[in-house]
Amino acid sequence: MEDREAASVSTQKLHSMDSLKAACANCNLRELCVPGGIPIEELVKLDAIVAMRRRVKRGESLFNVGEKFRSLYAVRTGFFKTRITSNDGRDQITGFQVPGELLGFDGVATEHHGVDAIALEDSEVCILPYNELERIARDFQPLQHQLHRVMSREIVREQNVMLLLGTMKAEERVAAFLLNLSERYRHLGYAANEYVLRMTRQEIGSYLGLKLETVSRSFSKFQEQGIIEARGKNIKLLKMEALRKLISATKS
Amino acid sequence: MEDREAASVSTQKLHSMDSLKAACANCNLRELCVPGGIPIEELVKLDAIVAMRRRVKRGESLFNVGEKFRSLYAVRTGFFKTRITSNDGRDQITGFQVPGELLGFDGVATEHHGVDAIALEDSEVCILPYNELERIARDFQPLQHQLHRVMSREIVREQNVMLLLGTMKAEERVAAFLLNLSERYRHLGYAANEYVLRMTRQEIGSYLGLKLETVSRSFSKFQEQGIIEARGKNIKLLKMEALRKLISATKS
DNA sequence: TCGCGGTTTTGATTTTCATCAACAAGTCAT
DNA sequence: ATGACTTGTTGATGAAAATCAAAACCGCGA
Repeated sequence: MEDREAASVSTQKLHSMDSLKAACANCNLRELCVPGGIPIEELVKLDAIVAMRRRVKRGESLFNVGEKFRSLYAVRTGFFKTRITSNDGRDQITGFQVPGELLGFDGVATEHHGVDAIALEDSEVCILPYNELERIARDFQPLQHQLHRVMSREIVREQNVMLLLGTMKAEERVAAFLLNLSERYRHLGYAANEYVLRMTRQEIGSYLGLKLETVSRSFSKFQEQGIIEARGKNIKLLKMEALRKLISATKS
Repeated sequence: MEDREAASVSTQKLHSMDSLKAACANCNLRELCVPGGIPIEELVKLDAIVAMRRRVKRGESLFNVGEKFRSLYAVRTGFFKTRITSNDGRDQITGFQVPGELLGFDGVATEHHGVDAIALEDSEVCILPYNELERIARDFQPLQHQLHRVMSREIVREQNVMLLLGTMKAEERVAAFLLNLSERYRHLGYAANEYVLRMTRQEIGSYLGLKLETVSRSFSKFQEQGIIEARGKNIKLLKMEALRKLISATKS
């Protein structure tokens, strides 16, 4: 449990195309995982420490609660969920991560991961060893600043989830969820109004603080209203404006 | 709105004992706002940039949504709440801050504050100009690392609030809230089983995703059960173990 | 292709909490 | 100290979502 990183890198390398050399300078996700104007020569330095990639199969975890924190991860391809678990066995999905997004910031505080990160489809991540990241960030302020920005962005994101969980009704939450996914796919260059869900209704419910039946009913209702088309995991947003209106409902 | 900092520092100085020179090296909260082993000579550098303190009266805000982000703030004395507001006027309290805690990380991402920070009693904060903080953190890794740890801690805290909001029933939330405050007061050296609430039932409710009546009813019920004594804002925790048990209820 | 396990939908019922309302208790300013 | 206003308590009722249950659907491996 304490040393999954080293173990998986060495063992998996033998089996699959695991642990490829990364190359930030060429990565087409660069603007997402390391946005801002970082010049090419500094990206080369980043390459030097972003030593490895790692593949994670669907259903497997990238890291688990309690594991020693060593690295951040940038999702290259695939889809992840992060899940927090309490002493007494409650759990809650705290986020879904798409390509270009960073994982693992929860581990910095305690040096141990506070959530599980689980692949919802076969995925690949870049491994960013944290000590080295801090070291080169020290010599190069823009990277340091960027690191802070990304952490801050995560704080802001979570605050917005708190707002959702604390103040929104079931259908509003579901609408917000669909629009949020849409926005993120759009940002990745995919269609904003049509996508395939990678997670189950149960997982959506866990993220939104709802039961799976409630999520399903919301989908059905939106469908009846002609706002979306939902056949299983295939989602089409037919009236995005209607979805937006649902969120900003008559709520003082 | 854009330049509250400069304005308040210069104007308030004339009136009150505002804007005192800070002194991290002597501050008895040092272990809280800058824990870890930062040697005294580096604290002097920190002093050099932690130029000012600022007083905020009860009900006034330290900063507001949309204001330009310039500084982090360390609570020296008093009590704050942070509040996020959505487009359509929903709002939610995202946290309460006691002495030794840092405020303002939400502003790093966008360079503008994403929440309001409002004093719930007359308070005093140290102003930590962010640019300078980044600059000296660069020359001194332990400080940089500490900064990361504090941000990460905030991420973890918010994840736990998400868990609370997503999975707990009303009384469980209230119990968790009381215990959390207790723990934080204890950490400050105050009694863990007896304290005065600084916020209203409405504000507690907002934080917990509940209505004020529900909070009030939970208090009353705990009181009937002899678990707490609540007379207005004065709280005594009579059976902490019972409170803990309430949280880890029979929930698969 | 068939059948199986997991997922999703839909319905009926129950639980929880919000809402509405009235009053009590505190707090503040004068 | 007094009155006005805010905050808190408690009760009655209603709305929203959870729970329980059954059936339909889907994807996958034998």
